[in-house]
Amino acid sequence: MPVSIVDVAKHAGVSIATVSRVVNDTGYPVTPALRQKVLDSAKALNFIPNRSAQALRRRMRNGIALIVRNISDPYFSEIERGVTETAIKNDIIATVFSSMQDTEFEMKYYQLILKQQYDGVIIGAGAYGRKKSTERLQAIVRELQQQGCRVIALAPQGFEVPVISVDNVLVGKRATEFLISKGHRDIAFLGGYRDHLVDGDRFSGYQQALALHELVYDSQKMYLSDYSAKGGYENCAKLLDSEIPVSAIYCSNDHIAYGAIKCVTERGLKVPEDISIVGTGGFYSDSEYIGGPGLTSVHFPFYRLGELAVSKILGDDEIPNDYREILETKIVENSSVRML
Amino acid sequence: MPVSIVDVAKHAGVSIATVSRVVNDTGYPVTPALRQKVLDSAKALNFIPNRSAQALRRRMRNGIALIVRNISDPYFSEIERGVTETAIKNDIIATVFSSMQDTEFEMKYYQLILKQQYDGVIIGAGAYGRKKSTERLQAIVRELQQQGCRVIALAPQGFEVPVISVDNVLVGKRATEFLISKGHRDIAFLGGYRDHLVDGDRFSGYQQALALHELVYDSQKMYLSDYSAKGGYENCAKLLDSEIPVSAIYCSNDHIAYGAIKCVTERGLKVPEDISIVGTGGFYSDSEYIGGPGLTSVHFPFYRLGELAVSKILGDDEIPNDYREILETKIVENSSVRML
DNA sequence: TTAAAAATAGAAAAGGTTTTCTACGTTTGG
DNA sequence: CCAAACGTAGAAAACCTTTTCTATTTTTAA
Repeated sequence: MPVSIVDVAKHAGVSIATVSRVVNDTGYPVTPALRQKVLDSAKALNFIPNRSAQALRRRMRNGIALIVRNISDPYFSEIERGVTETAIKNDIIATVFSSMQDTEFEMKYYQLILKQQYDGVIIGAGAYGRKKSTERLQAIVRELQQQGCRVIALAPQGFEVPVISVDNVLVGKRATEFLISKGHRDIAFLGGYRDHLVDGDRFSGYQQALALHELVYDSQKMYLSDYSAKGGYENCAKLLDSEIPVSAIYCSNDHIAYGAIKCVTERGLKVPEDISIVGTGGFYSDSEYIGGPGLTSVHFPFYRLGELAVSKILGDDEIPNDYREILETKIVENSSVRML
Repeated sequence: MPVSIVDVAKHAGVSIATVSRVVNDTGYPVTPALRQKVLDSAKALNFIPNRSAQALRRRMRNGIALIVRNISDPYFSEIERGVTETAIKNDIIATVFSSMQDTEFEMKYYQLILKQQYDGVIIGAGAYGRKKSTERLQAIVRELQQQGCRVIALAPQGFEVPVISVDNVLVGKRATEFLISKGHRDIAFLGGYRDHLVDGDRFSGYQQALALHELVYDSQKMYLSDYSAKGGYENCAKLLDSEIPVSAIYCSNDHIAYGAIKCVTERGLKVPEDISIVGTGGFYSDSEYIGGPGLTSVHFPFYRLGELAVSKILGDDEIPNDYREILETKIVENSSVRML
């Protein structure tokens, strides 16, 4: 049913080689007259070159795959924007896979991706990243690489793979030091998954900052959950219930921070008057227009991460497995922190 | 470089036809012994069938494309989840295109999509939907359909195209009637784009509800913006500044509602004690854990919309252009509305 | 004006599958 | 024991392009 290049060739009374040359304007030039005839025929027949045949002959691969933990999480959707928009600019298509934290789903994705023969695969921060899944992921990554597919992780994965990321230790450290600089000494930490590498890094940074300023780390001021506002809310409740004195909370993720704000507020306390809160990520661009005080947070260059990953994949140079590119983050002050 | 079916055939000492039959287990069966030999060879050589060649021979198309206005908007990310997950379940790949409200970008997408030869294209609510872009979109849709590509819109588009959606008039009507049933008589409307069809529908529903209960519609209680929390915030400010008495606000989108809550709260008023607010959409599953009161909102079956669209595209029956499937919405009560 | 060089277009191969068709060998029924 | 039916595997065609190679025509230079 679909019209092929031979239909066009017949219609225009030329060879298929000529048609190909005209529609791609490639190879040596075609006489203007013929050229026009071909163009007319193509238009008349509404010819669209068959993608698969093109891909086969040109030895093309299938673009870029991005794997994230949860497509609905603004944390990842900014990355996704960076990836898809940059891909499109290069006339390449990016496909997004969202694992929904479901390992079975994720494995199914990887099997599919292996079969799809992508130019590159971008492992969004946290797609895996938990220690126990590391070996499985590593095996898959090696297979992809063997296949000629470029892999880039947006967070350290616990094995050698090219990484474009931020320095999460520094993130935790700076956020905590920011609070310290505002006079806070009793600073709690509300984090995410226990075995999540990046979260561990932020926590290390938090501890380093405390140590650097001769504050003692108190494990009772540390609670972990699942990066959700609900988790932040509940852990903050536990923290406040414990009645351990706290004047500030560093949250390793903005969702957690929002949950904490809600919890604090509900108890009749105010942010930042009674408790200061710093988040991590800086998504919710509308932050200051959403209930509660605008959140002070360590902003990540999500879009840029995605953009860079694509450029790297599409670039000419090989990407060694020890490739590291670390982007800057910055604390954007809003109204959830006060000077003590 | 990549290992092909002929390599496997040679390695196993059989014909390529046999290899193909084994790896796909299709056609008549192959002797167990041979079969095993082929399987072993394929494994040993790490054979992965070339996607493009398969696609060419099998006359496959390239899966499903979903076009949304903004990938980072939770409104669309739930749809995206429904689409991509359902697609994967059917061993098909869905690709998401986010126009970022940029018409030029959007046109580039459509050109690309036209070339990609998808099985189906899903037009996410509002990808276009503005009146003035309608004809351009219509032309593209017709071209896609001619190409054998199935098109489904998740919102009315102003021309004949299969639609799976909700009844937006009913949405606006029910939300307003809900407020009326709580004793409110002075109800404002904060909406989105002026020329956005679905928003117009919700507004009609709002007006219908007023009329039905013999309340007069006052155009000074109606403000439009761009579906953002910021827009909601600013319009709510205008509304309150106007000092027109209002006890409740219906917002045609949850972002707007959050902005409105923020604005009300900042002025020392309380939601719902002083002003009740109803939103539309029901995204932000974490709503009740984010600052401000949990939002009462008309929940849309976003996931289901995406899921259904994919099923329909992958189904056997033809989809006539007057196909309509309208899903139910429901008001989920939270704590942003009080009984007057 | 003719030989050589350059420009242009067609023929055909190649890319890697799937699948039909054909051939061969084995079984079954008379 | 032979013919027919069946089961299995290989050969080859088909899917649609792109691109190399070849042939032809046109231009250039002598």
